[in-house]
Amino acid sequence: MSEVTSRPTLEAVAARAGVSRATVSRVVNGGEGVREPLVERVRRAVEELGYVPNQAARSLVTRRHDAVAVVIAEPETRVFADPFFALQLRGIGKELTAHDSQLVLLLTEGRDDHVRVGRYLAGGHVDGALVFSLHLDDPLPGLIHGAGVPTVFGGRPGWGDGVPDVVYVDSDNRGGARDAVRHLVGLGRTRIGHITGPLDQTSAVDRFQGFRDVMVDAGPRMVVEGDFTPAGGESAMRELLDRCPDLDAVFAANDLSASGALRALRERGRRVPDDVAVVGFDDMLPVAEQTDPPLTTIRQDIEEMGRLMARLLLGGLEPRGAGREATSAPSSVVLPTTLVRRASA
Amino acid sequence: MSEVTSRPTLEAVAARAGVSRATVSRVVNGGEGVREPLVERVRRAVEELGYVPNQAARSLVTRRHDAVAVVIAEPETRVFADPFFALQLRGIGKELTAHDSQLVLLLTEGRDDHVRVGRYLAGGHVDGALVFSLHLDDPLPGLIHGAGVPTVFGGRPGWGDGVPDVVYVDSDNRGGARDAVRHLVGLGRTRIGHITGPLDQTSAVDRFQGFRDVMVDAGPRMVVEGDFTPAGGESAMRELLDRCPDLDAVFAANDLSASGALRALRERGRRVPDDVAVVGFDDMLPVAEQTDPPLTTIRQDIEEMGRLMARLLLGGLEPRGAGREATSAPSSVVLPTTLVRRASA
DNA sequence: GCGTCACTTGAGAGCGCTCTCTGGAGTCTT
DNA sequence: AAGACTCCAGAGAGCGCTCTCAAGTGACGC
Repeated sequence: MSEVTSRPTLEAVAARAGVSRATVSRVVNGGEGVREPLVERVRRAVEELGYVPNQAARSLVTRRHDAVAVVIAEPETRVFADPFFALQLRGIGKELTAHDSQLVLLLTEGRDDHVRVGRYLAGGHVDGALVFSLHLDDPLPGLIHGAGVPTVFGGRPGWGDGVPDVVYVDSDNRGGARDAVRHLVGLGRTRIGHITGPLDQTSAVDRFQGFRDVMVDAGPRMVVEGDFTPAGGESAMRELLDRCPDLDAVFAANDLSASGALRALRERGRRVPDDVAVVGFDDMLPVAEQTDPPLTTIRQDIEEMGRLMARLLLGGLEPRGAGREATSAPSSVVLPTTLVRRASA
Repeated sequence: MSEVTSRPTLEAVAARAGVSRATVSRVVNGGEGVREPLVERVRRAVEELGYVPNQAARSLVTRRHDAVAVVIAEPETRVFADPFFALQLRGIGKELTAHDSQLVLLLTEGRDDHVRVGRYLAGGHVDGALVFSLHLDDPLPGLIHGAGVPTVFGGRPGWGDGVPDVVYVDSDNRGGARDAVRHLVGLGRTRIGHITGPLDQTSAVDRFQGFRDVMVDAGPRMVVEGDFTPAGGESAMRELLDRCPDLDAVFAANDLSASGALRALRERGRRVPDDVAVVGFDDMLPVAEQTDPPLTTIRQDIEEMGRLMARLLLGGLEPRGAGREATSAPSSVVLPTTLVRRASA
């Protein structure tokens, strides 16, 4: 039974330092209310034994886990083909680390996974959840919201616009889109088309909305639904050119479809930006910088979004830092976007 | 004190089913050795109460956590600009899910994080670790390996070639590079240059090695060190052209640098593939398919790498499925690569 | 018909930790 | 200098679960 070297326990540290378990616990958790010489002795014992608290035992009594679930509900591989989540995870990771919390990643695809994730969250294994779901009809966010776990959403969830306690962090998709289109207008363009994203995603809907805000009387002829992919952008662009050969600008809902649009324009002999100006969205670097010409686009601070999500969640979690103002329920945040001007418009 | 509805415990289920805690526990953990009618009664009670086992309590006694840490040690943002990790995570996630394990993501940058991660792993919060580290001089893998946690590495770690119990999963970088260069040779090219990756990464070293395997007498003139970025590829390409103006092919160590190389070639008026054929590595889709011309490259099955890493780790973990052959220590796996032919070579 | 044995079930200890409660010093007040 | 008070440290009760061990129940063989 004497396995490998088993981990030292609080008991062991206490024995070595010649104090009680309770005292060691106090020191390990901040050392409040323990006199200096003892603190020192305990610290040394911890050091010498290489003591690390057993999180399981701790959670058992505190009911806190210092862990947050990140749920990425994405049936499509597409999303994994862009650095979006990686950046967001990085932001989340940084913030959680700063709060000594762990990041439990739950990747889902398909219905079965919903059940699994629902169980997991409802099982109280984590202190809260950060949920990414891009589709309007995704049942997952609702499920999670119903599970009673503190949650912050990444991107505006399609439902729950009215639901009071839904908290999310999103880019200003609508405002960014307006900026993009206004930029084209400022360039003197008047026949401006729009390649949307899949309209079952709020980001695509919001960007479309922004387009409309500026182009109030653009007819439906000037809008083609794309799917956020280069191929989709390419065929959408062809369609737009067929419908409106004298089109002089295009706002594509993301960089990937913009890159496809560029290809279609080249194929049809249109010069960019001379004949047709193009603006994308995302500022997805490996794409936006590599296209020919490089893409003018709308940048969003993705890492910051992640960081903010974590901050919101953790902030809402701790009534520990009590005495503060009545920690009002956190509310959603919409981050600003900026236009990045390159050669395409 | 009567908080919200507190979670039902084993005790509660036992009471409701009219059996002992032990019996409920047995049923919940598979139901071996419990008579059918009782199993049924317990199942119903679990269902009715919505009982979910408390993982913390369970871990406390079993010393298992059903959780695996994924450590991504990457100081550079570059890596986050490609879908590499996302895909690998996906593979890992799938495999872990199939084993009812959770994925705890640890993102590190800088020395401080090493300490933190080391503590965490040594703290026995997880059953094992999957570690990605691309740099030869990274101390982290050594630390982790020293921490005594079962570990599988993603990519061949730079040290420890001789260390017997280091297990890793890698692509056949060297073989893939050979294929790439042989393809160029097969095309009748003879003056073939190589843009390497940063040579402090094993993948770059191995690819370079593969290049040399085929071009045994290529002089050092034909090799320029790049850094896996488009900009690096671009300047490396210029350098190559300066040194060897009649060069007729280039093998770039990854797609990103290949895309930079294409740009330099275009700028110098070389036609691809007519004047200079180009092969990349990675088959990073948003890049490889978008370049002009689309890139011939070496594909690796990244998701499969992830899946395999998880499988190796979990396989080495469970002596539960005892009675099997003496679960020999898992050994490293090198996955094959394939040449994807597009227009650039 | 009685001992033996396989098979179920329950009782209870204990995983490592936190946290309340209590007692013992020391400090301050008057 | 005595009582009131503050502060610090230890004792001990669990948190919810697993798992060993003992007890109970029949089935079976001789």
